[in-house]
Amino acid sequence: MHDRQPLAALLRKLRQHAYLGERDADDLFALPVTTRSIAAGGHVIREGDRPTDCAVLLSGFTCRHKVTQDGARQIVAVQIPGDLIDVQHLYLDVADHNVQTLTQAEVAFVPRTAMQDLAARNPEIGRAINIGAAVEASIFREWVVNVGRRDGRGRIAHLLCEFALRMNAQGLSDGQAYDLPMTQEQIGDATGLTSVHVNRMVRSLEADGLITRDKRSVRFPDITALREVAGFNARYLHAGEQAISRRPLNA
Amino acid sequence: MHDRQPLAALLRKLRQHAYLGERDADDLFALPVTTRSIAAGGHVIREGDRPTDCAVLLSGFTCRHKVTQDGARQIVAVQIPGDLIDVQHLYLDVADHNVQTLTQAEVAFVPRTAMQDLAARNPEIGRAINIGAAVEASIFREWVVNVGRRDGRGRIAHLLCEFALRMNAQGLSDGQAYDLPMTQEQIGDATGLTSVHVNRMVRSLEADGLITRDKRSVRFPDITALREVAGFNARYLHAGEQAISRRPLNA
DNA sequence: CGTTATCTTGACCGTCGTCAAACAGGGTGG
DNA sequence: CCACCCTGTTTGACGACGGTCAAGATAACG
Repeated sequence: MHDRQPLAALLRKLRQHAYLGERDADDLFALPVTTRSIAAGGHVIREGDRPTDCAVLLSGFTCRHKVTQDGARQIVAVQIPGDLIDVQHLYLDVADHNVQTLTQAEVAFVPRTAMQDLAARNPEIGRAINIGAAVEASIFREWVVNVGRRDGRGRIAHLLCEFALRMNAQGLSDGQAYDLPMTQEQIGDATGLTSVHVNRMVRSLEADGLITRDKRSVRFPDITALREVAGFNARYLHAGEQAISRRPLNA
Repeated sequence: MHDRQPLAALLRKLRQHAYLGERDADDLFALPVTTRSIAAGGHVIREGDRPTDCAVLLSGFTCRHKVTQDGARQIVAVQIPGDLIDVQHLYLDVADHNVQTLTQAEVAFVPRTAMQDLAARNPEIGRAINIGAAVEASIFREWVVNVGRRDGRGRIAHLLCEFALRMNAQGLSDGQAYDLPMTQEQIGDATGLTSVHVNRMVRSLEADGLITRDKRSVRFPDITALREVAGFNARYLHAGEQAISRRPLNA
């Protein structure tokens, strides 16, 4: 019903973690929004910026990354449609990392103060935002584990499993396949590997029948086997746990 | 003046990011607190728990860690006195990782609901807590970079630099030295290395005059050189930035 | 249809893991 | 006070996972 609303994807995302009714949706859609289309590789936030707006990804894909002193890049998160690109700037003044588009993307900008006011005025939305931030922090922790303690195959398999679940939760995948918006070099930047080694491992996963590829689309005939290779445990995504516990309170 | 209060360390920590006056301090100290002393290696939170309390570290050191399917451990964060051990449980129902003491430690437990109520009742304290959570998320991002893109020497040097600043901010170090509460194996678990390789790198740092050691105490004669090796940029700690921007508003 | 980005493959090498053993320190108990 | 143990540190030999360099094959794109 709200699908024509620019922030419909954000509503869907927030509803993964809190129960938001029609009135909450109206509050959300009343936010002043500026939508911008950004080409692949474009910058949304640069380290050192003092953002005045809060960005929401509407379509396409973006990533957070940092560049070390000697020029190596590490992607620390990937956003899918509906994700709040800078929750942290509701609380922090200076950007500590970059956000860049992986594909052509639509990004909505909401003034920081408007978002802060809404969170204060509507506690359930404020809660939903904070839960989203807590879940993202949990994903960061899992990424530390991923690059710190899994081998190349496992890291890539884990990344694929995480996307599968997150895309699914946003209705962007049927659970069997999805379009992976990343080059092998970018996968390397996300897993702490080089593009050469990513290629070796991807081909190895493919040779073992754990994934099949067609252009940028990835398919997993046996997600259970892939999870096994990844050592994947979905708990860290906290899918749905809050939506259930809160629903009775204000439905 | 409040040094006899159990939560004095928390107040000091929150004041790093927000301006809190005497009334805010009184609100904080009015929280119902149970203090427990826990031996080194004791568990504070286990993955899968549904915590009813919010833990605050008063003295000693704790760490967050996860264990992979094949038994490898990855430490994803270390807490120093004043740190909120489970901010995330203000928003999430199930613990997605473990928290364990590194040393003998004093931990204060505040009922989750009491903490939530305080945050709602006193927005400045709520803000301070959320800023603290945002800074911790920023630290997680930097840790992903650390294990993903730095070599062994750099990872350990970076860890040492981070502690130096954080300990300093809490008044636990003079900026020249501090007691490192971790064994080399634990340093390995935090940096994604083995204890053997940690030893090699620590000795290498020592041989190059970047650090000196005496038991568990670490001293850095030339912090600038150490930062250079670490590729350390303190921005991600967001030290003081909010305290300054907010002070005029309600001082 | 040329140009560029991305993928793929091979050869070689270094960082770091593995395995194993020796060593130092601190605590306990006889 | 010393023997004993346990934990943590240190060192060496060896091997492997993954990095580096370089070239060729494909695919994307204007």
